[in-house]
Amino acid sequence: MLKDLPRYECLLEAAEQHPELEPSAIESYMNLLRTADLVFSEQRRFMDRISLSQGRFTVLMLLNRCCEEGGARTPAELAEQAGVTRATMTGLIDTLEKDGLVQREADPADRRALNVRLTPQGEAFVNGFLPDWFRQVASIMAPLGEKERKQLVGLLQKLQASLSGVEPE
Amino acid sequence: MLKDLPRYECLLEAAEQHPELEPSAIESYMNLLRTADLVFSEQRRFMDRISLSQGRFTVLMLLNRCCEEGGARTPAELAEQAGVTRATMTGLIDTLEKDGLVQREADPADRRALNVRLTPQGEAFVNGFLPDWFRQVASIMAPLGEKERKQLVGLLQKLQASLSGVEPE
DNA sequence: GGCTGATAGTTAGGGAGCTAACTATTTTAT
DNA sequence: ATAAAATAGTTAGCTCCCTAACTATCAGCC
Repeated sequence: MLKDLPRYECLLEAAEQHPELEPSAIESYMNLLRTADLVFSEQRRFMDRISLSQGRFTVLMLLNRCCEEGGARTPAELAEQAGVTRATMTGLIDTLEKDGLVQREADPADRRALNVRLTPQGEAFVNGFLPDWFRQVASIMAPLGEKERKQLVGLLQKLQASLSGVEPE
Repeated sequence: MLKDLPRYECLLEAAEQHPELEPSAIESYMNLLRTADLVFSEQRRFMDRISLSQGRFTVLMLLNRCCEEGGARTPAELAEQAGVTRATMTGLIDTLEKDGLVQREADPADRRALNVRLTPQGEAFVNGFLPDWFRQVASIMAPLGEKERKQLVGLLQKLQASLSGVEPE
């Protein structure tokens, strides 16, 4: 989004002409997007380093999901949980399979369906980068103490709650 | 990113195997990205309604920048401030110009340079959607009171500060 | 049993942004 | 004064993700 945010004084000034403009709303909105963008850039730098796109990274994380059971999933479930379309998931699995990190298996019960699972190489690969990723996340969040993190999560969840109950427009 | 976040219990469990994993860091990290993603989806829905992409929207906002002076900018400045490459800016200006919203003008002092400015139609267009956009932002941020917004901005800026001072790695 | 409609996955084509390479100017240094 | 380096903008080709249309299979109903 906007890389350099408007100064607050400008917002105040603009608010005089626009009664709909709430300076504090714009300010927090912009800061939220800006921060997320910075965080996301770091995330992308991390993924570049291990030659993964956002989508591939997410698929590997989902397939590795610690507390989940077997570790096999259908493309449709993966797409749903990764927040991409099934068409996109096809492509993601294609390249991950080509790289030998995951494999497709026919579902014996439903001949339309597939199961995707990490190969041993895929598992090794994920376990190879996970500690680094955890460290990166910890380092990004390092400026905030435990209490501040809880505070942040609380504020964000308020926003999420109102956003996921999609407004009828 | 991950559309459904891991539950906190899972993080705690995983942290047992991975000493680098700070559950509260992952939790706040995920919530930040997730919230931004939701906000961004709303933003995109808004822009879809007025047939603008993120980039085009940003360019128009920059050219309209309330408290700035003349309202003419070079593509390079726009690219810098919009956070895209100059190559991307070329394309954005192309389509905006094709739609009659902006125009390129030769710079008399430097024959390499151009100035981009809103056409009267462009200005009218921006002023047409601005109030709606202000209302949308206000509605998204409505769950937070003034004090909470300040709190949020404060927390986000702490993160920004440490993120923009790019870590030498 | 055999349509009708839903569902799983894929393919084809498009939009947005990126990098790298290119042209035309301007600036700097010799 | 001129050769070298820097800068403004553009073009070409890539990746990622999307939507829409398609194939194959399954489920429900007559």
